Amino acid sequence: MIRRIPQARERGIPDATVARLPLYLRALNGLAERGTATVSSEDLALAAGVNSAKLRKDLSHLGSYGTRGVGYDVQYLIYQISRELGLTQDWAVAIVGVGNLGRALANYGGFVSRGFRVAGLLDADPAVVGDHIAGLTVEHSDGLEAVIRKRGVSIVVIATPATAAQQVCDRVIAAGVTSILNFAPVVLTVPDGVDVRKVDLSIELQILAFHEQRKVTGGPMMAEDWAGEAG
Amino acid sequence: MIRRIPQARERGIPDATVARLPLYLRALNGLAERGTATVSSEDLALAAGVNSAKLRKDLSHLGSYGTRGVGYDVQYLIYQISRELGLTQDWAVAIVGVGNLGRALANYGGFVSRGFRVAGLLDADPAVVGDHIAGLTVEHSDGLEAVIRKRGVSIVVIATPATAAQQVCDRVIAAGVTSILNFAPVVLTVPDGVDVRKVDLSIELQILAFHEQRKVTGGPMMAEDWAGEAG
DNA sequence: GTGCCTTTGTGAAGCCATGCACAAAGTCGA
DNA sequence: TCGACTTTGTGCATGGCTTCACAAAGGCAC
Repeated sequence: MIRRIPQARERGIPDATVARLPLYLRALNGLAERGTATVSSEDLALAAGVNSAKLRKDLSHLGSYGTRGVGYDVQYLIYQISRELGLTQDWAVAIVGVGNLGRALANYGGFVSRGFRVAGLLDADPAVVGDHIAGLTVEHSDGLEAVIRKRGVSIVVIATPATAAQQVCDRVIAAGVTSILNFAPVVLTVPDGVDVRKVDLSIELQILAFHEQRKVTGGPMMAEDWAGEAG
Repeated sequence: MIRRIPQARERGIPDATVARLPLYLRALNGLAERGTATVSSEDLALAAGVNSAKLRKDLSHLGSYGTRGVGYDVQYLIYQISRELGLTQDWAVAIVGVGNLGRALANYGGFVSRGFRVAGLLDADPAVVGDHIAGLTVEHSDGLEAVIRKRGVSIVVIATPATAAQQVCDRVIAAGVTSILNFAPVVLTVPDGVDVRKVDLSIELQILAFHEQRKVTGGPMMAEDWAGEAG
């Protein structure tokens, strides 16, 4: 008998909400740094760049952490969101592929401050192996499985060339990893139960180019549009 | 009198579709490299990692470029999507902030191959100014407005620390730029008519952590879930 | 204590996106 | 020329997300 089980959301938090929680967390940290104790949904929504009703509905999925008439306690909300996202624990991350992007990621401060610890840097190129980056020594990717197992790596970042990505992906999955962040410009094929998220730096630029082109050649104020509406 | 004009989509291409066009383009380029002449929606959808019905509906927004019974001509579709995205023209891009990430972006091959030309690298740090990266010389960000105007920069990439991002943003907008790609972990405030897209490297990791935590502490096969369903 | 004021949490409605399923359209072999 | 087969393009139903609008809930002043 097969049951339909809502994947990865036993408490039913919508994916769209999960994707925004980090945004709220960042805004809250900013408020906390400035010593703000409580914040209304209106103000927090402004800081996070979203609609306040959406913010309230998002937070309501986590529980009733606000006080009517007052707002949300900044510190308490930071803790609750962090806990929900799993950031109160320490995540060991391995970065495979130490090119320009891999180096940038290794040095990126946003990881460490959010419970992510870079536990390994690996590359297939002997010329790179041995380099010291962000306090770590680059290791040869032959030892990928050993690094994953010995250091409890649960999330792998793939920053290799496109040609190597699928192979690396297969190996880390075989080694037990089920969460992959892919920067290589390819679609990775993975079995069920493995989460892949991808970031393609050029896609965002292409989307911008689309809108920019529209502005130039056929923006809202162009004569043809009005003609089109009239006809 | 104010009219509600559907922003930036005179031909009504949904944002969700626009966001996937670069994906199709990448898959098509892969097919073209292997010498494939035509491709069915089924095969292309597989290569792009989407549903074939969705692919067909997306492409139908551009026009009727397929042949029933045969499929899509790879080269022709590459051209049509490129044209739609505005990639048949040359876009001058300036990168502000030449830290690790800025360097990685400057060297990223995915830009040049898609009609994006890095026309300027700028940084406020005198220690970085003068460095040679990817065939360019890093200039001081004092000259930001001049670079934008003289070199016809229409898209600016912000890769500065969070504290400097809004100021840079304001300046490039004042200089006439209306398309911004923001890597700084901060919500930029911009006037109407300016497009901002953001990439936050740590957000994706946090989303992965959320799902990873669910797998470990409360995955679909855990006893508590069944108890919960029974109770 | 009481009543006013602020702000949350949420029902309800509308909108957009997804995916099925099929008719229309075109190819290809005979 | 014709018929069978393949594949596109799309109407339609479904589901999820967003947004509005408001009742419920709590604080605060007096």
